[in-house]
Amino acid sequence: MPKPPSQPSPEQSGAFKAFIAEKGLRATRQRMAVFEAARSGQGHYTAEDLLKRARAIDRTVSRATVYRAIPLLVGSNVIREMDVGRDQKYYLAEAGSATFRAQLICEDCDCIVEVDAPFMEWYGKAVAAKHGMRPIAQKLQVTAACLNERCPKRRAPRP
Amino acid sequence: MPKPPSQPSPEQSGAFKAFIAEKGLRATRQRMAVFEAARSGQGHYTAEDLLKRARAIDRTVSRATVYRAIPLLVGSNVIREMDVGRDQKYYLAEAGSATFRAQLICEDCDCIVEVDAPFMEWYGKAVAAKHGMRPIAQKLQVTAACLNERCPKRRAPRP
DNA sequence: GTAAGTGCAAAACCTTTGCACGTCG
DNA sequence: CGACGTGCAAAGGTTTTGCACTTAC
Repeated sequence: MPKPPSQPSPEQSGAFKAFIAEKGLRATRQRMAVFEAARSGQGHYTAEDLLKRARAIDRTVSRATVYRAIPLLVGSNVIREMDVGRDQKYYLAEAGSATFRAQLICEDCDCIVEVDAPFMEWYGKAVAAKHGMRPIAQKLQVTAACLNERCPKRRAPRP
Repeated sequence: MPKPPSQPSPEQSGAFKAFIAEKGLRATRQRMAVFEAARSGQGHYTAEDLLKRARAIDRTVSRATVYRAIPLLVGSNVIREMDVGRDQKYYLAEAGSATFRAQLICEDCDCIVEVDAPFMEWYGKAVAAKHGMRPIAQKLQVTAACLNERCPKRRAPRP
């Protein structure tokens, strides 16, 4: 059992509160509901998923509030934002994990697998430096097709 | 002078015609105008840019036709589609160039630099294989900030 | 002649934003 | 009290689509 079911984790919650307080912002009920939904989310989820889960904690959370909270959650490293070229963005609870990961994106089902890719740090630095720039972020994505039934979370066979 | 100004290139045009004929499609005036605008485009351009350039060749080209032509141009390797996480997608004339390139994306101006990254082929294969998948495409992007005045195509200083 | 292609405008879609009303400190 | 935050609904902006008319072959 690699992961115990999400527990209150007052520690992370405190860190988030500190983050927003430091910016002169407020720890409102709705904001904390979105935070809790975000940090306890499993796998890759969308803004809409996040809204649904936040509403399960606090009915009054609106879509606008979710979208307004996302930059705070990203900025405080509670979640990571993931644009894999689909319509919607995906989000992933940061379990304090490394930042240098690639995504293996299945074209058949909608699963995304995170893969460690530590060399990206070096690569980003090298490429940016060569052009007189400072690296901010790097993204490596491999799109792939399931080979019959072997996709980890296969959901729908190709039409 | 690394590149002569775009010439008719009946060769590539022929290849494109063959591609669409093979699919039972037709080489209409508008479609060929979009093709010509696409293959002769410099650098990274948007669908809107493409529309503008195609209209310069044939006034009657509509936005819908451009969007409907793009998948054909991508499918026939005339252009490459580039999603760098901004609102719009970018396109790049494929000068028969290698497929394995990374993008260095400047956050200050809107320039994108293509960088060879041949190892992506190997990496994609290895990662996909490890998960029992077949690689289809790989994408590596480095977001970076200009270090004062040194961005290759710097356009607007940070506000 | 007929199936494919086109322009137009409306639709779709996620995300952002303006505004008047809450509410946290 | 006075910002900051919220919900609602409308706006935003790119890309897609339905429809009736054209056109390539």
